[in-house]
Amino acid sequence: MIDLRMLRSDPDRVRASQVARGDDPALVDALLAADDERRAAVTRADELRRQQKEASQAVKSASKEDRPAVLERAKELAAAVKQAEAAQTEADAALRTAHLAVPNVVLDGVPPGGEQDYRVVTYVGDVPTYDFEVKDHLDLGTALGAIDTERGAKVSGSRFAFLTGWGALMELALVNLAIGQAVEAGFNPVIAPALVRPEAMEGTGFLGAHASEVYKLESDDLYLVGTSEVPLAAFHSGEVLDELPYRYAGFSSCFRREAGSHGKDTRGIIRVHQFDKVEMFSYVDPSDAAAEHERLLAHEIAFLTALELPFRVIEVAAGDLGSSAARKYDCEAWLPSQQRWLELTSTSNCTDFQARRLGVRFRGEDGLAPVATLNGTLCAVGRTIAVLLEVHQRADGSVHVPEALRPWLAGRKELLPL
RNA sequence: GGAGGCGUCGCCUAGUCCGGUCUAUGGCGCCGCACUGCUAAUGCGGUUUGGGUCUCAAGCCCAUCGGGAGUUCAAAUCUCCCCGCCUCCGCCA
Repeated sequence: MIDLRMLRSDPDRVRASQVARGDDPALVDALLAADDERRAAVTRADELRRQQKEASQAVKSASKEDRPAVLERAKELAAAVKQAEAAQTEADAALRTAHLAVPNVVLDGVPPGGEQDYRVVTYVGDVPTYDFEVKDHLDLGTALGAIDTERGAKVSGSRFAFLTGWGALMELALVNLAIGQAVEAGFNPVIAPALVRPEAMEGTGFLGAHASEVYKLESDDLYLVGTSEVPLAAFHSGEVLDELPYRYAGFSSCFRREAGSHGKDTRGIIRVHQFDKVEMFSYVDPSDAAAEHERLLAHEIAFLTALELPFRVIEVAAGDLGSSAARKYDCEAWLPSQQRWLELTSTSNCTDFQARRLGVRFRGEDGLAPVATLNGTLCAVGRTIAVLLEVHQRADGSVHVPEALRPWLAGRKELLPL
């Protein structure tokens, strides 16, 4: 939720943000109007409540003969209050709807436009060339006994896979490496619930545009999270934090319906319904948010570098940002089988937008204020395994193991086909 | 899943049976002031949160006793639903 005081004093800034996103700037004026109407309704109801309270108090001190008249007036006012409160409730709901419709205000310097209008920040490593015909991660993983999508489909359906043997060990290796790096950088490791209440899902903004992506357990009124950003952001909801910043590295399974992606990345484990992920999440003073964002990006870069993967960093354009994000960087690794860049990690600065909705505050100079929240992938396991297999493949079907992973893979320098 | 108990403005707590000076008591902590070589102690005052009004501030007003709905002129207090915690039983990795 955007700051309404800021909106009132500088609506043009919000309109410009909408234009950069390719969103409707009229939503801003609808929000301003809803805000005006709500305040008018509140003022009316407050005044009636005051009068009604006074009348009600007069009842008990009224003399016997005055009493019927006093009571009658109190009753009339009570009815008026009831009506005014109904109007206020309606105005509150209208404001909330209009408020939720306006996404976060993009930060200065974010490229305007849509998915194609990203800006390349940097390249790390060289795009590899192979003097043999490259295999894709599914062929490699099947040969290694690391990935089993056929049985995944048999047991659970399409877009499910088993990680077996070296595949399972690679997951544990990646998670250990990621958590170890995060802990060293000062993040508090967390194993988060993968099932959350509706408030947690709603508070993080995942029931808006992405509602159809989310699994719901109808009989228990719980949702399966698509990322541990959800439990980590809701972790401190409704709290007043001192001693900022708080930094967490959450490990959890992630579940996505992939409802709108029929036919896209159907092969292998690049896009599946269930995968595991290590996610960084920071609560910081809003004035530190930009610096924290660079730090999260640096941690992502360090992790991918340790995996000896070539990748690039892009800054995503305004129109491709989620509703909570004010700026976002993606790290995209080279996928040899498809000769293209594939998103492996992503980090968003949500400024105080998400914290306002979740009620996460700190004691600032002018009293309580929402904190800033930021999230960043450290390792999306399945996809990372896919890229590792492809990039580090050799002509004979063996796969080079990056040094950083060897401690958890029996010291192996390479994985051999069965 | 069954039975019972509990939830008060940072923490503890009075109040709930029997609705109205509850504008929520007291203690601890915290902040300010006074006193005092310093500290401590003591005294006085302040200390929930959100919203409205307002150029700002002050002031004033409204709401807030886990959440919601209801009864009533009036709800911390009565009724219903929900949430959470605790104890016992059942089941269980």
